[in-house]
Amino acid sequence: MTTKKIVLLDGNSLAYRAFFALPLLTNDSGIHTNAVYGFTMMLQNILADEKPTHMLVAWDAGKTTFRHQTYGEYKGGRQKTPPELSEQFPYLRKLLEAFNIPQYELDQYEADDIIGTLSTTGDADGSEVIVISGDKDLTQLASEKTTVYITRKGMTDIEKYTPDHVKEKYGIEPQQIIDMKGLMGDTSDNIPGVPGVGEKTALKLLKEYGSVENVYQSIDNITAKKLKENLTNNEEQAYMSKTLATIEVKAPLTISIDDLSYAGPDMDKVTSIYQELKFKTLLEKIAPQEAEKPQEAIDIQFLTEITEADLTDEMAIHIEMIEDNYLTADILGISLADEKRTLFVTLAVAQQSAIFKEWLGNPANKKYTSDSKAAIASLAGQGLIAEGFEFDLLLASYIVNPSSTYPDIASIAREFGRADVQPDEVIYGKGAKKSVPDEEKIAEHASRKARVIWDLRDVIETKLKENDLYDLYHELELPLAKILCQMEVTGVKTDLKTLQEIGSDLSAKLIELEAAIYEAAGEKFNINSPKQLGVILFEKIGLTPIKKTKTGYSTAADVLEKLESEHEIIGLILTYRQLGKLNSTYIEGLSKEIHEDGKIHTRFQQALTTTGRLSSINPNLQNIPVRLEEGRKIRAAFVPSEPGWYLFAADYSQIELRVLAHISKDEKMIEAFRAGADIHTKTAMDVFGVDQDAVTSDMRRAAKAVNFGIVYGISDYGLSQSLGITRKEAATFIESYLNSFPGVKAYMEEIVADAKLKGYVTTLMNRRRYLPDITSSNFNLRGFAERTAMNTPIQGSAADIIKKAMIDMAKRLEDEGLQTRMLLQVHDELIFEAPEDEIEKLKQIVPEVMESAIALDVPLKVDWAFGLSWYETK
DNA sequence: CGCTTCACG
DNA sequence: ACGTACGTGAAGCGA
Repeated sequence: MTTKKIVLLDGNSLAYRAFFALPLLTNDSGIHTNAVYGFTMMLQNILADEKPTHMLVAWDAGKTTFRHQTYGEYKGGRQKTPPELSEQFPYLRKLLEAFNIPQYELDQYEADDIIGTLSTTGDADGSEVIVISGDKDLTQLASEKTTVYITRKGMTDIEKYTPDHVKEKYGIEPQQIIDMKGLMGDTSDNIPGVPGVGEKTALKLLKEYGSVENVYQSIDNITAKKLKENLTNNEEQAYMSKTLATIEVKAPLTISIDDLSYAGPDMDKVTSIYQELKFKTLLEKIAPQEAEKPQEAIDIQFLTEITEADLTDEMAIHIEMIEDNYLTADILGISLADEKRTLFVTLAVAQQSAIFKEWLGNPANKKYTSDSKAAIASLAGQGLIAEGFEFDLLLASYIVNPSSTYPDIASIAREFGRADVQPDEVIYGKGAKKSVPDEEKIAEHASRKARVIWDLRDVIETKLKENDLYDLYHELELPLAKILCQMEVTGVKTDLKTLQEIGSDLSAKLIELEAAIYEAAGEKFNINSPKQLGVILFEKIGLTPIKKTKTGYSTAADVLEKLESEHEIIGLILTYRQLGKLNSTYIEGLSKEIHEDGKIHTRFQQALTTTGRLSSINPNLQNIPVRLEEGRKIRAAFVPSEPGWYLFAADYSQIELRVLAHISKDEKMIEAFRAGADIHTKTAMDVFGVDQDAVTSDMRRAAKAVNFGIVYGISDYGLSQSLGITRKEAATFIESYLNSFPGVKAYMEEIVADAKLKGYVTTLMNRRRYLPDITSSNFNLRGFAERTAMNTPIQGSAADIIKKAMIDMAKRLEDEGLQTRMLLQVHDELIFEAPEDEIEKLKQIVPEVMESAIALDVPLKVDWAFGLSWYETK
């Protein structure tokens, strides 16, 4: 038996969604393509996942519909379709024709009504129906046989509304969606609803009375005075709103389900449209080999012996590895390129060549590479010393735009217009299929990389100079790469025994807690599964769910803390989670990362964060516990690598607020830092208008939270969450803060305005971050971009400063001839290991160097400590 | 492989 | 009305 599978798409809604979800892409010919692209991506996924037998894209027809006879203002006040979107509709229609997907529109009806009519018919026939839209109104069509897919951000992300899911999400049946709209209205369609009734009230009323009609029949039972008044005065409007929101399921269609049969696309036509629109990734999906024009052959010299003539004082060099952890990966070969030649040598040939080793170690020979840190570290692992890296493609492209992250050289090259390097995944495969190909293939791949590095250097350096970014790149990031390399290669000695002792202690406690939790719950379950835990807490025990996630009840710590007094199990779970985290991530996780030399070698990602910070991976040594004592003990396992040595830690005090004081030029804040005041206490004095002696610990705590909020780009909601107060109270706090610090207030306003004007913000050292969403009409995106505009200059400048300090520090250690080694950077602190007899010197030079990394309008302050383990440096 | 949770600054 | 604090990485679950 064959059942039909009918997919019905809401064309206009999906095009709008795609348009606003994706950045305004233009192809080479200047045509905007984002809506077509997003629509197509979604379509491809649906075709692949659902394999429909019948399909239709329904469009809205013209301006007026039968709903306008009911209410002239229906969809009134809507902004005109942006021209950048309008111009994309013809392409969408053409594309759908190429896919052989039927399209339909009907005068006086909206796409919803076409879909509603067909889904109802299909449903009655026993067919499986999928409705796809960006508009949640369509969830009213959900039924046993009909599922409604609503796209979420990014288009390919989809939320599936079955009747159960509607019920779970809203607590009502799909048919009641129209009652909900009747009561709350819909601003986007200009449906009025009942004033003063929003989603919450509407749902409450419906849970009690079931429908708009029943609400009015029982109107006398409603006690809330204002609500009753609003309902009574707007009865007609409520009924009308419900009618407007109701999708017509008996539209006079001139097509039937049989007209929708779908047999697959006309690939030739699809390909030609993709080519016209320059959809490269989509083209590759269809025909990987045809996607690109055949690659031009590259002439490679495969050297078995290196002569002086092969090497010059200016060359691109690339170290090819299949694994991304260059600290442990094997080197598959080395490629070199200059203006004329492209060379490839195996590791063995390189290692045996005195000529090559001399060339490599001589800094006068300028080397251009991608990821100099990886190059230096991997070569050092093979006993090859490399000096003189003058260009780093990875860092340069990151500085041009830190928001674009690249998985490999191919994608960087592509960004700058070069398509002649294949992605690593294509050469090596991925997942289980990943393997080393024959040497010829490696040689070609590596050589193409060296070639593109050579060719792009000039292009990218020019771009850096144009944007005033060259200094940041060349004087800060490039020298830092070498220092980070040294830190990674040095590693941190980690005492496995200490970890194991803490681990067995934790394990014992976890077993006890586990038993106590099962006892309290009355059954065994997986405590680590939020899903199972949610069932136990909120269904079996019957606690009140405070927050929901996409997938169910939230069981996050802040939620559980609010329930702690309700049931003994909560406290046990919180402790279990805390200790479980320590055990799995830190004890077990870190133990696995200890190398044969007894050390952990993290890698610092220098071209990743959007703000300019570093990140640490494999393992992450920037998030070792410190806030709670149980976790802090983990730090006892990190020790000096030589007998008689110490760990020495130094951190910037309040660096972000000092940066804020400087860039905002707020006089009060500058004054406070110059006077050496406790900034949170000072903030409390100003915000609450009291003397220092009258500042209570609660006031200081609140002031501290506001200071954090300010740094993050404050919102009343965020502050209310962190302080556990109402939004209104939070808003009052913020207002009195900004009145106390007018310079800060002005800065926040100016930076957002400036970002809107220029499209980006910068840090003290000119690091740039582009914020395309800052002019978005989407409230969320814009709000996020605005907060980012406020935060990035602060977080990013602090990152600039500590990077500069690291460079100065490395130089100082060298100049002073000290043995001290820099080991770690944790955003505002530096960790060193040092022989005992250098500690006195460090006490003096570390704060001196760090504090003078940059001159601000306020002093920088550094605190330090030393001890026999990281735990003791407090 | 996405989601949730939680560790850090 | 909208639904958020900024920046990260790792582990475990469950489709």
